Amino acid sequence: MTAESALPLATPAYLQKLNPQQRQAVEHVDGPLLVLAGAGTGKTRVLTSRLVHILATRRAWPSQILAVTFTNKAAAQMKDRVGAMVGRDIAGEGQGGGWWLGTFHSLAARILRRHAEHVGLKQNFTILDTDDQVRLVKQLLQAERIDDKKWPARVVSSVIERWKDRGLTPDKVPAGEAGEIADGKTIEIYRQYQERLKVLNGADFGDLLLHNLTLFQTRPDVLAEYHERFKYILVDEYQDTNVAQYLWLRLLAQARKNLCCVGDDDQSIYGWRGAEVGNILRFEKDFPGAMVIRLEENYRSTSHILGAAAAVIAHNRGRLGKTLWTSSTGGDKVKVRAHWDGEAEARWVGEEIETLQRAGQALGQMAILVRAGFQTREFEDRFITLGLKYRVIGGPRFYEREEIRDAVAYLRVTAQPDDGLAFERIVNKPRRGLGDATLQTLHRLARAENISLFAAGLRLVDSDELKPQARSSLRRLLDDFGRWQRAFSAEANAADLAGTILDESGYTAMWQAERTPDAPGRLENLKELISALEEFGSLPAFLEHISLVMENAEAAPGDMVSVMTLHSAKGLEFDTVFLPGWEEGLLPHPRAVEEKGEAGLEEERRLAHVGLTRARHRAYVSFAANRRIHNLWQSSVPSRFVSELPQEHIEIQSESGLWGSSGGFAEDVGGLTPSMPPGRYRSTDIQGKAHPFSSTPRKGPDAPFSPGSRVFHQKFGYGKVIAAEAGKLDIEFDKAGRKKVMDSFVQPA
DNA sequence: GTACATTCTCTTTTT
DNA sequence: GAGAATGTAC
Repeated sequence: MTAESALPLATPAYLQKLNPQQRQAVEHVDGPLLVLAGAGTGKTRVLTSRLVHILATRRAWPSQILAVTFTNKAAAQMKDRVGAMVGRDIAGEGQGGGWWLGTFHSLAARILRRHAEHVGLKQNFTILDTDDQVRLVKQLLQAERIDDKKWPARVVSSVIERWKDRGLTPDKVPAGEAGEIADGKTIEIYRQYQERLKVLNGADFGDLLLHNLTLFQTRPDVLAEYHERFKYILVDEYQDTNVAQYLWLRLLAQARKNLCCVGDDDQSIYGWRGAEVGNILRFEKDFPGAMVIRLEENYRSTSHILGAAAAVIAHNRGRLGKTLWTSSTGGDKVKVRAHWDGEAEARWVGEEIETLQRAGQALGQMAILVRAGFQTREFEDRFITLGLKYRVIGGPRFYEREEIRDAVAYLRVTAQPDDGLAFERIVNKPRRGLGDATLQTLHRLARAENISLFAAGLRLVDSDELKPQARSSLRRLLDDFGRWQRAFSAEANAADLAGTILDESGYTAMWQAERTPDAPGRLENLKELISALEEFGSLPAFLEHISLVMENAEAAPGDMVSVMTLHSAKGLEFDTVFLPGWEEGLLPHPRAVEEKGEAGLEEERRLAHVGLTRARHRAYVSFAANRRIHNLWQSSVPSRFVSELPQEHIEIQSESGLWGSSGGFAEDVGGLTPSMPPGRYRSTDIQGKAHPFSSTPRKGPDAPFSPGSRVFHQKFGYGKVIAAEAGKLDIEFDKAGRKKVMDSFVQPA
C-alpha cells in the first residue's frame, strides 16, 4: 500500500495529479534540482505545482520566491496558472503584489532600478531598443573612421551583444577575440559604447544582466539583501539561458542553494543569441549533490509522432539523453511528401486542411511551422485564394512600428531629457529645419563637453553657432520640451500629456498631411498607444513596460490556422502540425551550419525535433524540389532530417515519382533533375557528413553563359541570356518570361 | 535642407 | 521583391 492511498486526505489535490517523477520534482524543494523535462511531459504543471507547494507548505511567501522565465508569455501563463491554483489573481497584483515572477530582463531591470547609482546610472535610466543600439554603434564607427560598409553597425553591435551574453565587460573580453571585425577595434568600440551609455543614462538589454552582475560582485551587501529575500529560485527553459543569466542565477542562489532549473537540452534553439546548452550540462558540477530528475512520459503526442521525433533527435551527440515514451498506442503515422515546388506544397497543405476541416477538425488546432519568415508568404497566398482563415504569429510588432517608436521617443525625451538617442530620432520629425548639419553641430558639442544632446542644444541656442533659422527652430523645440517636462514633473495625466505632445510637436499633423494609404492606420496606432498609456497611468512605468514587453498583442481570437516559425512554436501544441520546407538549404539552414558547424547542425536538428513534438495527433512533413529564394529559383534536395525519420513511423506519399519509395529523388523522371549531380539520391547518401550536393547557391566555375547564349532550365524551358554576373543569370525564357536564376541550374541549349 | 530616384543589400530565429 | 541607404537635382 502506498503512502498516498494510506493517507488520501493528507495529499493535496495538486499532488495527486502528478506521476511519480513529476511529484518528486515538486516535492524536492530544498537543495539544487535539475529537472530535465522533455517535450509534452508536463513541465508547466510541475513548475506551477512546485510554486503552489512551496506556498502551501508555508516555506516561503510569494515575495520570497524568485521565478524566472524566458518570455513574457511564459511569465504571464505561470501567473495565470498559479493564480488559478491558489485562487487569487496574482497577475493583477503587478509588482506591488510582492511576486518576483518575470523574465530575466524584467527582473534584472527591477533590481537595477533599485541600485542604479552603484553602476553609474540614474534610477530613471532608459532601456534602449535594438535600433538605438545600432545607431549608437554606427556613430562610434564613423567617429573612428571605420568603414561601416565593410563592418556594418549591426554586425559590430551583435558582437558586443554576444560578449554581454557571456557576461564580459570591455575589460574582460579576451584580447584576441575581436579579430578583424571593425579593423580590430571592436573592443575599443565596445568600451566607448559603454561610456556613451553612461552619459545617455541608458542600458541595453544585455546591460540589464551585466550591470546586475557588476552590482552583485562589487556590493556584497546588496547581494546579501537578495540572498536574504529569495528563499527559493525557480527557472524555466533553463536550456535557453546565456552565460550572463547563468552567472546571475548562481550569484543569487549561492547562499541557500535552493535553485530549481527546468529545461530540455533537446529544445535548446537559441544558441545563436548566446544561449549555452552547456549551462545544463554543468549544473551538477556547479551544485554538487544536485538532484537530477528526468520527465520522460509524454502526454501529448501519439506513438508514431514521438517515435519519429525521438529518432531524429537521437542523431545529436551532445545530449544528456532522455527517451520520451507514451502509453498511448496507434494513431496516424507521420505523413511525408515531396513536392515539385513551394507552390505545390502550399496547395497540398491547403487541401489537407480543407479535408480535415470537413472531417470536423477545428482550424485553431492546426499549425504550419516554418523555418524562416519568408516561407509564410506562400501559405498566405494560398489561404487567401481558398478563403481559409489563418493568422501569422510573429512578424512586425506594435512597438516596432515607425510611428510608435517616434511617439515613444517624444515621451522618452520628456521623461528623460538626456536620452540622446530618442532626441536624435525626433529632432527633425516632423521636419523643422534641423537637418544633418545642425545635428552634427549638436553632436560635436555634446561629445566635446561630454554632455547630452539635449544639454548641448540648450547651450547652442544661446550661442550664435547656428544659422538663425535652425537656431530659432531648435529653441522652439527645446521650449516645447521644457513645457512638457514641467507638466510631466507636475504629474500631469500621462495619456493627456502624450496627446498634447504629439499634437503640439506637429507629429500628428505630419501623418494627417501624409496622403499615403497607410497614414490613417498609423494615426489609429497612435491613438492605441495613448489608450494603452491611459491604462498604465504613469509614464515611466509605461516606458519600462514597452521596452521589456516586446511581444505582439495577443492574437485575435477565432478559429484560424496558425502560421509561425519553429522558434515561436516552442511551448505550443496543436492537434495537427504541418512542417513544410524540410530541405537542405532551409532546414538545416546553411547559415547556422556555417557559423557554428556541427553544433549549428545539431541546433537545426533540435528545431526539427521541436516541430514534430508540437503535434498531438497528426504531423505532416514535406519538401519541395524547387523553391524560389530571393527571387531566384533554386532546386534542392530533401533535408537530411527527412532521411532520419524511421520507416516504421512514416507514411510516404509520393507524387509522380518525385520521391521514390527508396527514399530519394528518382533520377530518371521525365527530365526533372537534369542539373542535379548524377547518382541516386538515397537517404544514406544524404546522411553523410560531407554533403555531396549542398543546395546553397553553387559558385561553380565561372559562368560559361554570356549574354545572348541559349540555355535550358529545368523549370522554365528554353531561353536566352540577357545578362550574367556572379553566378546569377537574367534570362528571357521563351515561355516563362524573364526570370533571374542561378547559373548552376541552367545548361547550354 | 529636402525630395526624389537609384542602387544596393538582405532576408533565421528575439528578450 | 522590399527596404534602407546612398546619390542627384532642386
